[in-house]
Amino acid sequence: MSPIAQPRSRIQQKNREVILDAALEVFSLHGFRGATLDQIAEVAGLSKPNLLYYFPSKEAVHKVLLTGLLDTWLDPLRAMDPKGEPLREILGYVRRKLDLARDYPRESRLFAGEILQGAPRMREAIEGDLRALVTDKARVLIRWMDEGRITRVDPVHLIFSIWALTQHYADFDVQVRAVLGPGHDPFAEAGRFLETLFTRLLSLGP
Amino acid sequence: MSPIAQPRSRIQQKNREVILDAALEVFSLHGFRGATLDQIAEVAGLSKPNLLYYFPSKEAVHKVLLTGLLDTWLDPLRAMDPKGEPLREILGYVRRKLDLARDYPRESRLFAGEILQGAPRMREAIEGDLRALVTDKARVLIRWMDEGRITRVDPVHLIFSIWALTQHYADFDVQVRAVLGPGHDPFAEAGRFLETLFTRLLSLGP
DNA sequence: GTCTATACTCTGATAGAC
DNA sequence: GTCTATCAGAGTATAGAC
Repeated sequence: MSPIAQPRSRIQQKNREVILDAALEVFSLHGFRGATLDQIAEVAGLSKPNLLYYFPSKEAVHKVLLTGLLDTWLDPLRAMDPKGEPLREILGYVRRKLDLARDYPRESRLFAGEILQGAPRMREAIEGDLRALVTDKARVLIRWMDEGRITRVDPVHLIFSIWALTQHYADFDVQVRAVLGPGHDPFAEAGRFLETLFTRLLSLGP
Repeated sequence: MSPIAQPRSRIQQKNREVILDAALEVFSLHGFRGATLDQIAEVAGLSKPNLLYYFPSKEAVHKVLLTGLLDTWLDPLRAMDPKGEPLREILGYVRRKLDLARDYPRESRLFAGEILQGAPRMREAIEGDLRALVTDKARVLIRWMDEGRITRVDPVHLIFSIWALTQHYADFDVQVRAVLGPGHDPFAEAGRFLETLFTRLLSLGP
């Protein structure tokens, strides 16, 4: 309700970060209801009451994580330049999204778990910011198609396919590695595969 | 430990089914730890002790669900015929997998949640049956590529891409619908989009 | 087979000493 | 700022009446 008091000491800042990192670890593995403050406190190396000194409730910790997340998650799509060369821009987006999945798998799983459970704590953000950005970029894609610079496909489902294919490697990491077996670099292989896939999908035919 | 006593009365059989259906509902929404016996019992229309008369523990209910699941889940891939026409067989697989996601979204989400959490209760099944089937079908795909009947791409990642793209529409249903807005039929649109995608990916170029 | 009652543990959160 | 102690409620599971 009240504006957040920002002046925090170094130790406060540091502890908040430690807690959020621990919470990300635990929430991403067990979901909101499955996660416990005991676990989070243990991973953070703090006592449970001390954790609750920094955040008023379990819900509050979760909310801070989610709030910061969506923005980062949409950055790669935002960076798709309407003035650039279409195929190059789309492949660039795929590459950035895949890198994000590789470098921030816990964030990806936190997000996935939230959506999987019906997005009870993200509904507005999804129906607001997310939808607006997709609608905007879909318009760019349609223009490129109208100009005959890429194949005509459903632009929103094209974006869905990029999300699905990149996040799969973070969210289903266990399955991917179990099936591939040892001696593989899933993300490197995915990068090559996805470049081929989207190039063939979008390059104009003969 | 002991072989399961199979002779069950009609009412027992019926109640087991009611419980498993309720459990699927609740587990798929909240994950194993987030689900409670209270919720499951309520959805099933039974008392909690009565539920525990049919299953010895929460863990046991979850296990029965998962055990039955993987087999059903792999059926569409099993049905891909090595003797058929390659592109037709692959598109048929995509279609069957998408239909499964549309008709059994709860099962899809249960599976997704389990993998997301590191597959603590499915590890062996994934490293065993699942891996074996994928390896087998990958060999079929490679043969088709060797024979010059479809484009050469990484066969295992091709299978991954089918999983990712079809399950996305079940697992992220909330997000898909929020972005598309009203007046859309996500699965129908996905069917057309995916047919285009895999046809363009796999058809031999000029 | 089904219910009420209850044992016992875990979990989120608070009080108050230091 | 951090800790010990503790509470109230929810959670899994069992006992035992009917």
